[in-house]
Amino acid sequence: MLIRNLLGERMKEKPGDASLISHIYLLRGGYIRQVSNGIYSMLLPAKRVASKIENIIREEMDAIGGQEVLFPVVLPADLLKESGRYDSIGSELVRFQDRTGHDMVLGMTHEEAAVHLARNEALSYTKYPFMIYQIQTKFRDEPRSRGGLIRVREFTMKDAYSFHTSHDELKEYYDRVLEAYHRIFERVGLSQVISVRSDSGMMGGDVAHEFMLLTNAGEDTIVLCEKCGYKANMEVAVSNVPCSTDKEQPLEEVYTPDIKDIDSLAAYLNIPASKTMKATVFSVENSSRPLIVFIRGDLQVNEAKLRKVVKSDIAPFTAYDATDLNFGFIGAVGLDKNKVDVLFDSSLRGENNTVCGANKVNYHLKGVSISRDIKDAVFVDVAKVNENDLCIHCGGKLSLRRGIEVGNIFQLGTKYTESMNMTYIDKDGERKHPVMGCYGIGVGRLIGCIIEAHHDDFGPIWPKTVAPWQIHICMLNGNIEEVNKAGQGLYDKLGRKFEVIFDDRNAAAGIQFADADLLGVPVRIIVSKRNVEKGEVEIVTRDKKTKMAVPIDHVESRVKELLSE
RNA sequence: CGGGGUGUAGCGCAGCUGGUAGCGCACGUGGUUUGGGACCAUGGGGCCGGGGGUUCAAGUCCUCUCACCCCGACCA
Repeated sequence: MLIRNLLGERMKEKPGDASLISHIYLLRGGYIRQVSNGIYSMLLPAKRVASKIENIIREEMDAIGGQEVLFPVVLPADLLKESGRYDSIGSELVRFQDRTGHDMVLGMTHEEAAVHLARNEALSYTKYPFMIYQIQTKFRDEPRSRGGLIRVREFTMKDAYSFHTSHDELKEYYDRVLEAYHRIFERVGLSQVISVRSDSGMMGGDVAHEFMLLTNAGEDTIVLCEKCGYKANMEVAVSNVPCSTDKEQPLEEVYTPDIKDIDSLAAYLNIPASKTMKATVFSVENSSRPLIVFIRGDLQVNEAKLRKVVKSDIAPFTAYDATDLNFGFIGAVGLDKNKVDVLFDSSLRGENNTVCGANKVNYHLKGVSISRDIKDAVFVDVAKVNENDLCIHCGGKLSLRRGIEVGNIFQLGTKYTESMNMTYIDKDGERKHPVMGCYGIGVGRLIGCIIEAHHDDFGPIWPKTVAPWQIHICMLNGNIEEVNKAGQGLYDKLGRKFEVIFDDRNAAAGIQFADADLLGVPVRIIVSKRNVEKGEVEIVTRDKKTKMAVPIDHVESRVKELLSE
């Protein structure tokens, strides 16, 4: 490839609407151009990186017995109605009608298509287990896309679906996929990706892992225990909060004028926030009664966990006029259970001598003991984990880190095979529902993540396995005949064995080098007057760790060495 | 969906209390240069996001709208 013909102008200045480093370099390097919010065109360099990533994924999927298939982008709504997701998924699912008025959707994930295909092809246990996968465009109308390729609406994803005749077999295969995923991330240069337990969200199912790249550019919060290795997404993370050892005290109503939040309450009574009880009020979908969650004053409610507990959607309560609750003074003692639902976070279990609202404006209750004063308390774990909380497995201190999700795997069970009535005839002649797993990796997001993990002040430093080209030839002084001959000669020769991009423009060295840095190709060969005069060229690596003068005749073998290191 | 911000040349920006739209980079041409974004000369490029209004006159003021970015809600 000649740079002079390469479409995608490299830019000196940072584009105004990019803030993530990967986004900036993808734009400045001429990799991508935005078409709409969360929708991008890819130019050749990005397309080449994407293809390399896809090929690595393909090899690893094939190595664990995957069969590559291709599902359609457009699916009939009927298919999603079978599984129930046509109604359960929100507005991120693009719905439309075709010419004849049939409801259609754009595929955002392909469980239904996979079951639709497999249920007519895998009628006997003898076909099992099997895994089918595709590398395909997905569309999700994200409420908030951002960060270049990190979070988009249209993207390429590898999604895989495995089918099994038992849960044990699924678990075994799930572990194989987990290992294959770690190999994939290692091969694309992201060996630091970790797998964490995660919420199965809209996918349903029990066990799920996310693969996270830890980086400040991340949008998820990960809880880690340095001591025992416990790691989980914030959405499901648990921690130990030690209960206080206070003795029981008599109940006492105290006057707390205009004290409506925990901080001022703690300050007013001169007690730590952990010795108070916070009332957090939610409205629950399909329920007319407010849900009050009591939690220790220094903790926060994790809405994702709460959502799981109540098994429906929840939102902070805002219909203040529709209730006679005394906001700011809501307490656990004496609430009318016919008007509200009440839950207690497990942080309050066994708590003595704490303070909560008195359900009366300007009054709180002191000396509350949960076991004594509150009958039939229902305890659930809905607290957000905080930095330095204690690990529930080993007692070590937990830390919080930001991460980007680059892949995920789920043990789905029979959610889809039952709802979509997929069966096979087992050995014993019985008709049974297969057990299913599904496994995803975002290709475009990986491109962004690789840059987040591998760059310097000048541009991306692509790992050799995914670099858009292997060799970048900069020809300075190309107007001099001998130099031009040497440059062209190398390009022709190396081009037979390697992927080479050649800068034969009559551009200043600074321009050529800056462009080369932005393209991030691992091995750079500089052909110039002062080298060629000595019968040499200079070879440098993009990471700037290697720099050497090499006789022109030896270039090929040196390059080969560098690329195989 | 809430909060904040920005829309002027391909990119980055300036344009004040209204008076014929500018700068840098990039691009074309000619020349001088040539190891980290060179220099001289010259040229092309604009529905000032869009509609409506105020005014003799609107990039500028008012109003509605659209798009994009960031934060939050949400989210394989």
